Amino acid sequence: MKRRTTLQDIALDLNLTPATVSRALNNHPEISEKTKKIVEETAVRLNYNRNKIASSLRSGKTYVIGVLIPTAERAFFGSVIHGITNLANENGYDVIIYQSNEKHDYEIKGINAFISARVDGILASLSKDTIDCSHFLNAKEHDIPVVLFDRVNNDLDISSVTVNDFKGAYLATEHLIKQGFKRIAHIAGPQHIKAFNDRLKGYMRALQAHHIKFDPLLVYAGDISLEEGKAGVDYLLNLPAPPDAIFAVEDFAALGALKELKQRGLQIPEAFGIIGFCNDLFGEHTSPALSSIDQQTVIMGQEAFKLIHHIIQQDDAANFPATKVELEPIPFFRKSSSRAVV
Amino acid sequence: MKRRTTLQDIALDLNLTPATVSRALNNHPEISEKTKKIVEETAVRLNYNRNKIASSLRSGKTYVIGVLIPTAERAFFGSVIHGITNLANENGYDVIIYQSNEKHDYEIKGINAFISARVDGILASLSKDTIDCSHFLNAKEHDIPVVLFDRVNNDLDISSVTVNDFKGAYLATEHLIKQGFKRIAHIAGPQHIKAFNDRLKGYMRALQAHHIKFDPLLVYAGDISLEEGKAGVDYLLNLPAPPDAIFAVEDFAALGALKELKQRGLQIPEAFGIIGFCNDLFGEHTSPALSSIDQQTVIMGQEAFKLIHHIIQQDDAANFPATKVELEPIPFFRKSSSRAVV
DNA sequence: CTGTTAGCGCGTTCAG
DNA sequence: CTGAACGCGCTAACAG
Repeated sequence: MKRRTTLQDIALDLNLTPATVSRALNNHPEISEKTKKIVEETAVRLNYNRNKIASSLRSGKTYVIGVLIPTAERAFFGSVIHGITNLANENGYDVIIYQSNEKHDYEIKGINAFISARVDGILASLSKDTIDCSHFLNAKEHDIPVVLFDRVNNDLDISSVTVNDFKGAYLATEHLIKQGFKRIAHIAGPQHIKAFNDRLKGYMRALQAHHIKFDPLLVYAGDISLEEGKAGVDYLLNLPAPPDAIFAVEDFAALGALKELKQRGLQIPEAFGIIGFCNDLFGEHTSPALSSIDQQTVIMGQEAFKLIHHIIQQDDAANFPATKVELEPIPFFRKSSSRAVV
Repeated sequence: MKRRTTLQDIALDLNLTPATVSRALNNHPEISEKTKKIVEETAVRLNYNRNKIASSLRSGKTYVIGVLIPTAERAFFGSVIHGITNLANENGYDVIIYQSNEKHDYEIKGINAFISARVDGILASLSKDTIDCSHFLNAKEHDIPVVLFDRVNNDLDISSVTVNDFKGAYLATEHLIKQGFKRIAHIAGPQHIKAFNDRLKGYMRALQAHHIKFDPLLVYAGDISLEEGKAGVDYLLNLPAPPDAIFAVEDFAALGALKELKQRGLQIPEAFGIIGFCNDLFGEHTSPALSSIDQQTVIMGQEAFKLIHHIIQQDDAANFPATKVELEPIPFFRKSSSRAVV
């Protein structure tokens, strides 16, 4: 097939005009049922498929959402994409993916690619590298609304969908306290990322609420990786007064800590408690099973799409007042932190 | 900003024509360096960003690749997407994602969405539900080349990128034999999927090569899920002559089997060996660590993009002769199958 | 209910 | 080296 069939072809075949055929296929109310029927039949017969490009150029709407994530390799983002994409497709939107690979430069390139593609909206989760966020303002200038998810930035007046990180951290820490752990440490993430900062704050507040003095020595400035989890344990166990439990900022860090603790022969959870954050898939299958705080990833994706979809439908969508959606963190207390229960 | 700046705006600003500006920005050889420079400066000054939609409509090329996967929730596909997307973006292509959710109907919808979006090429992994593949021929009729990866179909004369599943299965089974296991079972996947069928064949061939009689009772017709792994163990251990090792078609099935075996108090690997396929991320962290066969997922994604990119550049790309790329399976023998080693 | 006209923004002729 | 003119395929506005 050399030339793809167009509205023109259908119109000629039926002695109609392209405009009428267009309206018929778009189920326009002012077209007779009879015409619609015959047009649809002919479209199928000629294997017609609407040229979305031409349609977008004319109408100014692409029905495309750009999704910018740090990396598709992390289960967390795969899961969010799953939520976004399914809902988007159901609503007639295509989803284009761009990865920042945790680099600020790539993030800018991604946003520019989205602007160039004239996406109707952008969903993004910031890279660890990102401090300056002016590229998102550039999207706004190009009239494209943005919704951030998970890794957000509060300086910007941009809509967002997050889990309540503060509360999640509070619940995790409180759980360790209630399980009888006495000196609870925290392996923290980069503090310029709001989510990670909130988790530190939640940890501190839980200690305070239970009249435990906060000891800054018990906070290890780590990152979301296996290695930093191990390094965190190494640091903490060498303290004059080492902890007997750890709340880690994220599951990979928690896993690293778990492995390191096991290797050092510490009994978990009898001698040492550990809980992570994210409820990554593997947590259920480690031994002992890793406690964690679930972030409702699929729902986060769905909510992000719902929000951007809502915003798109406003006039002057890019300047729609910032809306913050916050999801409940769901604790999964498994064996790694549970002395009482199994 | 109400109206986005166009070539026209730049042209007016510089007393040039849109044609010249277009050529300057596309680095056309017949444009003077001086003009190029001033045009580029003005483009930046006016915050110009090329309208890819208009460009695509005119040129007939979208620089978009459509990627169809069963679900982004599986680490395997997340990893492949990672490979595809990074390479695609580096080469100036956008990637649009569609999930079949393992349903034939959604797969068709996805292909139609891709045709409508006039993607330059399609990368796809078949849903478990898919037997009839005529929708891929439809893509061909619309002049869009297709490359399948991992879950392919040999009936169709379509290019593909896969791992050598036969060899991987052979290596896995042989490893169990060499570790001294005597009755080796197989938890199989749906046999209409070529990859899973090849794994069964590889398993059988390895037995044959080592003069072990194939016993059909030792093949459990399962699926790639935790539940089917457990069910497989349940079936196999109730046989009159139960096995002492399992090669599972995939890691989740292997994990299910592992859990069920542990729950029944069997010592792994001393009393029972187990190995999976896929080398999913969690395998390294179970206890005992799960042996598996790595499919080189990121490289698979990269190779898939390279292949489609190559094909796109041919004339009559859609009818380019089918090319099959096969990657080497890489064994990761961990504790779950290794009596000798730790 | 349907036809006519026009134009979205770009790239590609063909001239000069 | 640059300008003028056209058209990719579709839809919106205005007629009738």
